[in-house]
Amino acid sequence: MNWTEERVELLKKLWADGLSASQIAAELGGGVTRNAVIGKVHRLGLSGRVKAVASAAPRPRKPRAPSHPSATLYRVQGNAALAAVPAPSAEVDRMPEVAVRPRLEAVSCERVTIMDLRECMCRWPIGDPGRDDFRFCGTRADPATPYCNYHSAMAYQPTTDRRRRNAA
DNA sequence: CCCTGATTCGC
DNA sequence: GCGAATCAGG
Repeated sequence: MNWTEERVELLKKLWADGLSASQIAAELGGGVTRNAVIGKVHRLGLSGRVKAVASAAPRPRKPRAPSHPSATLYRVQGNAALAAVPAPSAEVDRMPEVAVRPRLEAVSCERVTIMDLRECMCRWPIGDPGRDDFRFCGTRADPATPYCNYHSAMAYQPTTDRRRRNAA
């Protein structure tokens, strides 16, 4: 499909009406993609419909045309180790705001790795298993139970109670 | 992950 | 001129 008069006119109209590029592409049909629409819009010089661009911050030119696909595979996003702030487990995070819920850090000050975990220590997981900052609570626990008092209270919270709290 | 427009550049 | 690929955001 090529850009005939009518199609361009329709494009202009729809663009002026505020339709998105993908919507216009669907309207035009003929296998036109939203990229094609956007490209045409730019070439027609009618971009910047709603808000001014003003984003400034010129994107660094991408090292396009990767001769080798795998060349794009490695790109360092950041140093994970530097950002290794022990995050509370999603489980704990989802816990309702119990009135007695102390700051997790205060309770789980031990924070032991699985290597240092002993029989008498709380096995409450802290963080994301698979991350190297994954720890267990490690606070003293009754040898008969896997958790310390605090985490036992969490683990064995009555379902009715939990449901009621979560509903709120 | 869905979407948006913006940009680059091989064709 | 065209538009896929890719970008930066929402």
